[in-house]
Amino acid sequence: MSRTPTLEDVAAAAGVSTATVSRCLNSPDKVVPETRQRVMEAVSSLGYAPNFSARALVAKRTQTIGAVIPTMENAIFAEGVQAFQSVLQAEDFMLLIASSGYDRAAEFDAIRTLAARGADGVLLVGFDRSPEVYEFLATQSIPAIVAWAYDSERPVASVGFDNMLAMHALAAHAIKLGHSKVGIVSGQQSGNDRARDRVEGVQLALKDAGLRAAIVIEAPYGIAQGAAAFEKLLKEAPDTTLVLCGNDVLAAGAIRQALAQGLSVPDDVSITGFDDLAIAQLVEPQIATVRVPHRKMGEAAAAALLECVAGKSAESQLLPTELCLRASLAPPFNKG
Amino acid sequence: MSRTPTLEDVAAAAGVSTATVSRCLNSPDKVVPETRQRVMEAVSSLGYAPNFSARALVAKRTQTIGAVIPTMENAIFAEGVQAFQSVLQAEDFMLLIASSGYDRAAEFDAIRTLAARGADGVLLVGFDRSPEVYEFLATQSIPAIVAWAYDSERPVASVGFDNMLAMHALAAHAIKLGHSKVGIVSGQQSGNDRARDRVEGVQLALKDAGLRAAIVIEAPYGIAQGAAAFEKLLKEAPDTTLVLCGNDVLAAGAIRQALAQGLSVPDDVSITGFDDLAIAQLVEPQIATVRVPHRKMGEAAAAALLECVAGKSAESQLLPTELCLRASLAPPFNKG
DNA sequence: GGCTTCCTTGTAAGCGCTTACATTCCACGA
DNA sequence: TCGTGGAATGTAAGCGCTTACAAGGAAGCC
Repeated sequence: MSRTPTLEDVAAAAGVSTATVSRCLNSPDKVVPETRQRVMEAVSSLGYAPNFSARALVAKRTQTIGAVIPTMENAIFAEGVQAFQSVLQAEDFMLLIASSGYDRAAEFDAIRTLAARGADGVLLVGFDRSPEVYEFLATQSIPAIVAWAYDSERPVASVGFDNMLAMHALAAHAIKLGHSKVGIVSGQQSGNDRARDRVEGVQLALKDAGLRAAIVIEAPYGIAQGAAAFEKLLKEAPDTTLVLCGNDVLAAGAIRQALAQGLSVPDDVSITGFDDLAIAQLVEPQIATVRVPHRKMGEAAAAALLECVAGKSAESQLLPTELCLRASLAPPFNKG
Repeated sequence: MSRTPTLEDVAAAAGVSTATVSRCLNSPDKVVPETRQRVMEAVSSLGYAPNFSARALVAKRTQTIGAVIPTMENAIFAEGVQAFQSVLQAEDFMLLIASSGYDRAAEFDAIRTLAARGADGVLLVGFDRSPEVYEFLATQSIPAIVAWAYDSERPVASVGFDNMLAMHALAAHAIKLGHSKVGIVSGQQSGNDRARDRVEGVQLALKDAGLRAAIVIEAPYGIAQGAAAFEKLLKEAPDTTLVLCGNDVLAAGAIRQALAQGLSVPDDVSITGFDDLAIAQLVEPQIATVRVPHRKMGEAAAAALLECVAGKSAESQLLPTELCLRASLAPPFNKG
């Protein structure tokens, strides 16, 4: 008896047919209690566990959800995915993880793989991908949900926030404080609509106020990268009084670089972030930023996706963001 | 033609048998080039993708690896898992993620689930779990590998570092600087051998130096929790000159609390961390800590596990850690 | 008492794939 | 010319499970 027990072994041990065993496991109420008990005893005495592949093959459901994330090194994704996964686990689904590294082709590959593996649904980050991907998903009739972005117009349901509006609000507030020489340190925009939307939010706020567009420097995710981008920005436009960063990590780097250059934050230059990670309150000065409910978003995305998988239709859901005004942002002071 | 194409459809389209199609896909050299081409054309024109469940059912391999992680909210796991996953993805394996929330029963459940799903191997964090778990894995002949800890004596292969030794080194260094009133802010030790080993490393260093054991305060992972633990520690032992924290996040919290209490770091009290996360260099003063190669560890763990899955035996691997001496640690100054 | 009805259980047909084994076909040598 | 070996392909038997359908039996009704 070295091989793992099968349904048939259990059936034999309990003196019933395989159908009855299967019923005990899947819809216990269809089996009379005595029989059920006998079967369950056989199950546990044999240490039987159903073979998932076989079950998936016939049931055409894998109880598996796929997620394609740029990278979990980014804390916002790690947090969101954790929340997403917790909900899934509670509902007896498992999470199959793939990472795209912000690369669209890699993302499509990952999605294909997930589909071939019979994922019952997939979690995607942002909208920015070729239409083929959405067609592919539709063809395979795999429900998908987009998180970390929101757009009620899109055919695919999304759970997230409006990056453009959130950043617009932050920029508008800063402009009201008196800033007019504005720079942006953005995350890489290619294949990343979140980053683009944030930049656009700033530019729009500037336009609204009749100010000239901001210089944009792109930087990969990272503190050192934020610092380098800040340095470059100030070299190009030394009179900048406000640097809006695409996320808190870049902002932390920018602040460090500013201090290293002997600039005072916020007296010489104000610097803001996005996400409200823990570091926003750890660095000195604390980073003015936009709070995003990553955890709540992960949970909501999971709930919505499970709805879709269950055949119901899920609606897009806009989560609120919140301005966190902190010391790194103040009216322009030394310059003018 | 709404249902997804099967092997049989491809076979019909190409005018061959299903066996030939299967061979084209799995061992192309067993099929004559012309036939192969005809088959491949049929494959792509139909958009055929093999059904993974069916393949897994007969092949008894799922090309899937499971990982049970306490939580991805902790950056060290997020980073390590990301590296682990990248290697897997490159080798055409997928990662099935489960989280235990530091709970042993939950972890065992997750492992069972992973096993039922036919994971070809599993990644575990630390050694601290009931022997039954290891027996279970052995019974199911599922190779496992332990990461974030190292012990060459254990039957299960591990890839990681020696938490005890690493912390011992840091503590010994601090003691050499003159500290003798030592406190520890530890992560929760129950079911977490990494935390326990780190505490033990400190106590051992103190004992080696003939000093009395340190007070230990436990705290959940988090900045606020680190702050609270620090406050409690200083209330219990106000003459403490050195607080060794179980990780950088707790240390960041401790530093914040210390400053809030009007204490100077490191003049009044030295504070250290563990992991060398990015925040260690962001807070002021920068945190003296132990650098751990999380990324390298994730990669090495993946490589080792894939070896096991391929039937070879993997050896445990000890990764080096490195002391990062920074401003938060200095000789005791104000107190005696 | 016989018939209907409902409930419990069994029978067996696949799900889509891999692979051992059988078959076919061709080139070659005697 | 025919026999032979080997390469290419086909045939078909499952892998372990779910489920439509069939069968059997007890209970309720006239």
